[in-house]
Amino acid sequence: MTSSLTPSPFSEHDHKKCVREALDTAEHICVIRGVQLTPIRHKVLELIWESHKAIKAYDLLDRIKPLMDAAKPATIYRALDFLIEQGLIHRVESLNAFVGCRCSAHQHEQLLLICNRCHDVEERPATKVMRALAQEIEQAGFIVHRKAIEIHGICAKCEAQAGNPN
Amino acid sequence: MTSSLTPSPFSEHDHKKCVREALDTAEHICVIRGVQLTPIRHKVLELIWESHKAIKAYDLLDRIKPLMDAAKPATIYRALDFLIEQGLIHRVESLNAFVGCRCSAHQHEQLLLICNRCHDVEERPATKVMRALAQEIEQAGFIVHRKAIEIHGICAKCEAQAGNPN
DNA sequence: CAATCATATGTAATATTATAACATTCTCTT
DNA sequence: AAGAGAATGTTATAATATTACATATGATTG
Ligand SMILES: [Zn+2]
Ligand SMILES: [Zn+2]
Ligand SMILES: [Zn+2]
Ligand SMILES: [Zn+2]
Repeated sequence: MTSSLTPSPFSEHDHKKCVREALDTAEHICVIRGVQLTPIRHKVLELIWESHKAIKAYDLLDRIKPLMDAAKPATIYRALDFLIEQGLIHRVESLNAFVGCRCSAHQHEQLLLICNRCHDVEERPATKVMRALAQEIEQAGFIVHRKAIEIHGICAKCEAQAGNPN
Repeated sequence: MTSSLTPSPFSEHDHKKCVREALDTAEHICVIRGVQLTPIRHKVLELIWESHKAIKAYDLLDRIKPLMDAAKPATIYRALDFLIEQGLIHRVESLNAFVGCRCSAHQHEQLLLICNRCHDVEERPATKVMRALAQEIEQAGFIVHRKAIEIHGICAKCEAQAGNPN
């Protein structure tokens, strides 16, 4: 019954490649834009990319403290502000947490699928949804600044495991 | 008074009617469901409905304290939990704030248009968006528990005022 | 070079948002 | 009247986020 479903991209993959690509892209983007991906900002981005889960600001702080004794909340929040501004990460509003952006390069709108079991966050372009949304918003005479589309539930991988636990 | 042309549904309307209807509906729903819309919960709902803006928990607390000296954060958060559970209000994730639900009766999915200028929150059924979204999510093999679709920007009313200031 | 400016970071304090834990009271049923 | 479950009172604390001011750093320029 579920054989035709698109599998979650995170089920089995070379995550080191994710990280490498994300950091390479980030470095490239920052050079192009003439903004500084400083060591702190780079490290925070790297920590965020350790997984596809959304990570909380104070968890980042805990992770960075051993490396940077001076780190304080402001250290983290400033880095996060920068990374968000540059579109390198997303803030997950419904979790007060942060996740790497997989498509910083192409700047499209994002829909986030957030798994309540494994906590991975999958970002999807969802062009049809975005089109319908644009139409709806247009109809309302509303001018968009920012969209947050966050869907909570159970991802395909976790559902498969639940139905077929190894 | 109420004479200029403004398209937003909240621009000119009998807000007392909004409140009356919301409270009536809430009372009715709670009776039907056999749950208790206690005085505290009722008051919190009433305060939330004072406007179409999203209101913060601690602002509610400030507003309710003169009436209930014993009120503490837990007082408010418990009432909010109840109201959300019953679908009588929405939590606006991107604001950490709460807004009355205009359609508690029919339980459909909601899209929130949040004006950054006047701070009113407009709830729209957006059935086309929801249909496209359901399709997208189905394709991803994802099982939905909860959706948060929050669009920030400038509402039609504020845009009209900006283009045509008195 | 010195002066200036913009950017980034250090540091301390505090503000804001939310929950935990346990006691007490209320309401309904028996 | 007793007991159970729901709701509230009360205190404390956790978790999230911002402000303000000081310092450093590098680029620009008079
Ligand atoms: Zn990966
Ligand atoms: Zn999962
Ligand atoms: Zn109204
Ligand atoms: Zn507005």
